[in-house]
Amino acid sequence: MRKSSKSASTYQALESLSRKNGLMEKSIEYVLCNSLSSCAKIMNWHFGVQIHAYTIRSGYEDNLFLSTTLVDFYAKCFCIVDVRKIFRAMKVHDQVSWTSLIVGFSANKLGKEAFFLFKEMLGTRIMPNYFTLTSVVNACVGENKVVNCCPSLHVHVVKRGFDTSNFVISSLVDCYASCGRIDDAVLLFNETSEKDTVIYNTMISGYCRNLYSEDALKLFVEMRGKNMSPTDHTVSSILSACSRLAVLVEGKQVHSLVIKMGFENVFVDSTMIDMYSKGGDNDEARRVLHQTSWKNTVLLTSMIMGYAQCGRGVEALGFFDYLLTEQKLIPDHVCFSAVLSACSHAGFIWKGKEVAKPRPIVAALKPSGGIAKADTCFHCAVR
DNA sequence: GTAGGGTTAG
Repeated sequence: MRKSSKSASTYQALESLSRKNGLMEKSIEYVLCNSLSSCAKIMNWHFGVQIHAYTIRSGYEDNLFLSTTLVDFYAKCFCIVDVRKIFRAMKVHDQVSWTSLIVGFSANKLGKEAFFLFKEMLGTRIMPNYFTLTSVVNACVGENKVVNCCPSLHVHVVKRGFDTSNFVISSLVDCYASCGRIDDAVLLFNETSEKDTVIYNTMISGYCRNLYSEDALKLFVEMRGKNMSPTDHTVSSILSACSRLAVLVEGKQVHSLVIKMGFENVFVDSTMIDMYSKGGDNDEARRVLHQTSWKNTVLLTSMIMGYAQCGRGVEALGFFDYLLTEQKLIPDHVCFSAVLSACSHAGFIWKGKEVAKPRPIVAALKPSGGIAKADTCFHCAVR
């Protein structure tokens, strides 16, 4: 545990608060639990570890509520080693602590491990509830290397009677679709009687993910026919489908809907720019980019791709320069691919060679949203 | 009065 003056003062403040107010033992537990939970939400590791230290010193180490909150806290701060340590040191577990552990591993992108922890849980006397099942199914989204994880979890969902919970079902639809089992996802979606907006969104995104763009559009029409209001999730997926199909007319209709509904979201703007770029309307894509307050690598890569595909290499490279020098973003592999494609289409061989030349990363550059790893990323300045 | 769960971008 690292020490800092700020953390030490937190610890002293806790002791002083406890003494001054003469807090009852039960009240201290509540205070510690709530404080830890707040630290987890804002990912304040420094305050959280001091509360942890105070918990140990005050003899609350074996408190189930506090230990569970600690599991959640360390998971949200991406300290997975501590998550494991806290959980294994607990003398008693319950459904909530097991679920928190599974959620923690899932949030740390350890879906496969979360699945095996669920299997371990089944070997205990504590049975999963629908929170647990939603969490483990959600952890397995995209984990197609875990053989038959979706059907295996589906069996548990049905066996325990949670197949009426939309939370569980939407996760399962997403899990099937993300593992490439689109037919199973559709089957489950069709079997669900009370479909809400999230389940529709999940199925639409599942179709998009598996490149069934027309089916995504059809489902969107069905959703609208049922007077269900689309959300920012819906329009992001639909714009992505329009982009893949290069259907500008339909895309513009969705754009009107976005304005009418007042969506202000980076995903919506990103898919909108991509839709106009792939549809060949670079000027409209530029207008959307100009209006949006988000300027990240994904948005700018779409602009670069759009100009690249119609052979406007100068504009494409101009956006790459803007990304590097003005926005100080880190280009990732998709961005480099777009820039090289622009160089290729425009015949800028020497510039392409310059872009491909690796140079050490500049410390001041902002990360591109966790896509590129800093130690493997290179940048070059195209002037 | 304290802990855990679903859908979106290049």
